[in-house]
Amino acid sequence: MEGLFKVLGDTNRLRLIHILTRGEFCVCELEVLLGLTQSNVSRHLTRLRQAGILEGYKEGQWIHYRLREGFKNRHALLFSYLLAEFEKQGIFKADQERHDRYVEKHLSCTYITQDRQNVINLIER
Amino acid sequence: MEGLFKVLGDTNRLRLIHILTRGEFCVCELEVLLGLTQSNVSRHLTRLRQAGILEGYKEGQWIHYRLREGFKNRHALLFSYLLAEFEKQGIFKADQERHDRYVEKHLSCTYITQDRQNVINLIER
DNA sequence: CTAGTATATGAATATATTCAAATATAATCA
DNA sequence: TGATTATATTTGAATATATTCATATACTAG
Repeated sequence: MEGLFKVLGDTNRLRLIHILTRGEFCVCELEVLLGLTQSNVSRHLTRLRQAGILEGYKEGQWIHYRLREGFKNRHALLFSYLLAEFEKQGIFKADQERHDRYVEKHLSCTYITQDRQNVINLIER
Repeated sequence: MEGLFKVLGDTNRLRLIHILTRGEFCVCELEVLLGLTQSNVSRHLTRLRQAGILEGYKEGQWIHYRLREGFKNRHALLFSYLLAEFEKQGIFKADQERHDRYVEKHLSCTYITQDRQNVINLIER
């Protein structure tokens, strides 16, 4: 319990969870969507995975991360609380909008590889 | 949100919240019930108060702490989650039993003042 | 007023957490 | 195979956190 709350006690990890409520993503997408360095995203993902919140599966050279159903079920009340707070709190709005533009413009890992800076420009308002 | 989870990410603070779901207590009672030092309890209470989880009111030389209704209402889902976890997780059981004996034997702040060691013996199994 | 009690706080210490930069590993492509 | 890409891990410096001891403050009882 202490451990779980410690993991949740970091804004970047909450932002990752929030984005992952919208689908599954590979690390390079999360870097771009949240504007964090690769090593930072990777380390937070590792902590979230160790806490049983996320899981990842490999597809070629990419690793896709998603929320674990087991976590949502085991901690259903907590998860509902998180969803409600994500809506209420402005901190998560900007990420949501960046993700909306990412989807709208049909961007993908491949685009990020080809021209990361352009993807970043496209998803910023 | 990060801040709230940070506050919840400590076993002793969770133990304090748990005990305070059973009523209101002054600092010296919390020391004895949880087996923590006075200064340690005081510091955790301060953090919990600053986070809006607890409130205290003075009665003579004692300060009584209790959970804030405002917190329970604003974070109802989270609070329900906490209550359910307190039941599930053995960590809180021992505190609960100590508190049961404390009530059963009609102990109080006054007894703690008069003979703290005896109260500690009486509530240990 | 004085002695004693309840609680809070300052200072010191031990431990944990953060981030970024560098490096390592594994997969793909040419 | 060698070069490139995606992700993970290590390292080290900076910061944060929990705990304790000693002391300060505020209250009470006598």
